[in-house]
Amino acid sequence: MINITLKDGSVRRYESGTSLLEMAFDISPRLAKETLVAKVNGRLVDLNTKLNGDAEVEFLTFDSEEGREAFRHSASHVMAQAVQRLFPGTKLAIGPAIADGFYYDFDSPHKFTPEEMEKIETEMNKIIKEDLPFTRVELSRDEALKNFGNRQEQYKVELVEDLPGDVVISCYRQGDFEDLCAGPHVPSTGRLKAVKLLNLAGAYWRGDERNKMLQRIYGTAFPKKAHLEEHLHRLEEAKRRDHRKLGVELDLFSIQEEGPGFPFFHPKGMILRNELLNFWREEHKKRGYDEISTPVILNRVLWERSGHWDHYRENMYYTKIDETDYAVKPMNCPGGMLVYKGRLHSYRELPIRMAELGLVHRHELSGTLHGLMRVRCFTQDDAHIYMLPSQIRDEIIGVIDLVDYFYKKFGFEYHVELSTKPEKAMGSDEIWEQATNALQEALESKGMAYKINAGDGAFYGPKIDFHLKDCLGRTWQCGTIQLDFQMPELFDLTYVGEDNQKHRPVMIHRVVFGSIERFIGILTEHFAGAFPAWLAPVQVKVMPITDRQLEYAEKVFRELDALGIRAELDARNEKVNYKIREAQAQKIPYMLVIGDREAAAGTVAVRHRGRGDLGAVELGRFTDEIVKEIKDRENSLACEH
RNA sequence: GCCGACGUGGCUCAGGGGUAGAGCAGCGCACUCGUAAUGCGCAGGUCGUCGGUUCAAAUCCGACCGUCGGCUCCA
Repeated sequence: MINITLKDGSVRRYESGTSLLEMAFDISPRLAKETLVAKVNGRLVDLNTKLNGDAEVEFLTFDSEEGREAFRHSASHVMAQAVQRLFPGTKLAIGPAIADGFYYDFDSPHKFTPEEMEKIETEMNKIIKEDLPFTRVELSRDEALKNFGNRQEQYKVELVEDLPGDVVISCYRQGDFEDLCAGPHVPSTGRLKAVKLLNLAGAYWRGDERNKMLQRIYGTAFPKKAHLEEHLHRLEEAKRRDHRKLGVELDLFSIQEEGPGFPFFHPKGMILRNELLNFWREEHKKRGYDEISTPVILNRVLWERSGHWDHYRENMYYTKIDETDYAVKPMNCPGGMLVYKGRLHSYRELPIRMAELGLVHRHELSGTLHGLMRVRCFTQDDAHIYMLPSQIRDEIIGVIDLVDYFYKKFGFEYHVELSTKPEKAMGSDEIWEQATNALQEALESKGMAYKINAGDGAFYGPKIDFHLKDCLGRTWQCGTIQLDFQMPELFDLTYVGEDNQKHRPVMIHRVVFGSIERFIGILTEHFAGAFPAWLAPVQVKVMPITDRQLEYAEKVFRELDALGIRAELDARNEKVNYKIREAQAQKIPYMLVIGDREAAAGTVAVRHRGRGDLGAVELGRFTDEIVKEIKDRENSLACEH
């Protein structure tokens, strides 16, 4: 007999050789039905694993991350099986579980069409109905190579060849399908219940553009049909929050064929943008930043000196002025350096925090453009901090705190990554290590969780990146802090120290919003267009019910306007219902309905876009409250619209 | 840039070899109305661009441009 300790600490005794699934069934038939994989002494395994000794066991259902992953991963195997049944000769690349589903990359002479996704789905449902057990087979490297070689699965052969020497090589079979896989998997295909294939895309083998482009099919899977429906419904909802759609509906911005990736901001978008910048300027002034502005076009010599000419060439735009080469700035730093160099600096001045709302242009690949999120020109809320080596830690922490303050203000959740030295980099390994350590120490002293993003630093230094989510859960880098020992060297930046000698300052590049454009995109999706009053392009809509109240409504409007409230008067000869509907669609925070009663009493009937009819109040009371709400930059809830 | 799909009035979409259709928005008229669409009328499109096939192309074919979903890249 063996002793099995469960998650709750209870101990059960089973005969040696009992499988996990049998144990789950013994605990409760329902658990046996819902559990997908198990953790034995902390290691993930299949449920048909038989135990021969004492162990700590945790059963994992779809509610756990590991359970979901095994579930979706199993679905990807079923999809691969379906594809190979329907399209013999299709080669398998990789097929992992991802955040909300799974994908599989295929290499096939046949080009899959969207219509065929349904066929594949039907075949998958057949396989699910067949309820084929997933069985694990461990094999030696040679056996694995021979096996996949015989099946002409060259991608699998390549994967096996690259596996480290000490790893156990395993395959999973269901029916006549076999795939190289570490596992674990759910017990059988019948567990999958609800699968849906979502889209079709190209993807390079191993993510390298020099490799062959494969065909990737994305899908998702749930243990219950209702959950799948719910998920698909959520995706539909998310589309309604898409900033590209809301950008048109709310008339914030547009992108024209004449300038792909170069957004146009409309009057309402500019109000939003300027409010963000007002907030930004106030907060930066408080924190000791000065603001500068540097030119968009600068001489080639500058870009050669900064390293951009060598390391960033393919992302830049060029022009000639009087037979001399110039480039459009892709970054603000070189211009900023020139301002610093303009005069001598004493150690007493440091740190110098020099901010710039700089418009940069970058040649991004056409296929990557995406609304305001990825564009070819954008405004960075940049700043360069020049400092003594002894000030590095505090300055980095100061920026981390600033970013945190900004994101919390809008109610954003974010995650942090530390990006290290890329292949194409300037400077010695020692300097990179020193800079990377400084960033790491700052993160650790703040107790922040972060993920290492190896090889993703800027060419001149490592960086801390702050990532925000869009409506579909895709993440976008916004804030970043980059520690740079290169530029001060290249530009021969100095300060005069206590010893009256020249010394090299260290510098930080940092942005908080990242790109104003991208931030507005994220903000739009976060609030689903229902911006808090301080950001809303129109804050109040005044709507007389008939033209009898027009005179009083105009008076109300003038009063709001005089207080600096962004108000509009809807004097059109339309029903209130119609006016309200339109104002709601425009997500205007406050509507003031003005009828005979209000005109007589000097009140306004307040309707809030999220809270509905709030009843009549004295005009003065309403203005006092909204003025305070705007001044304090109060955040309404994102769910309100 | 690469793979795939798509491109019809301001927006959402129908049509699909014989020279364009709806709803919403816009404009005009009537209705004077109490918390998400009043009715009637009018106007608006060389069907992304260029080329080809055809007696005839929005429709079929090709190239290009743009958009969307990914890959790659990045704020």
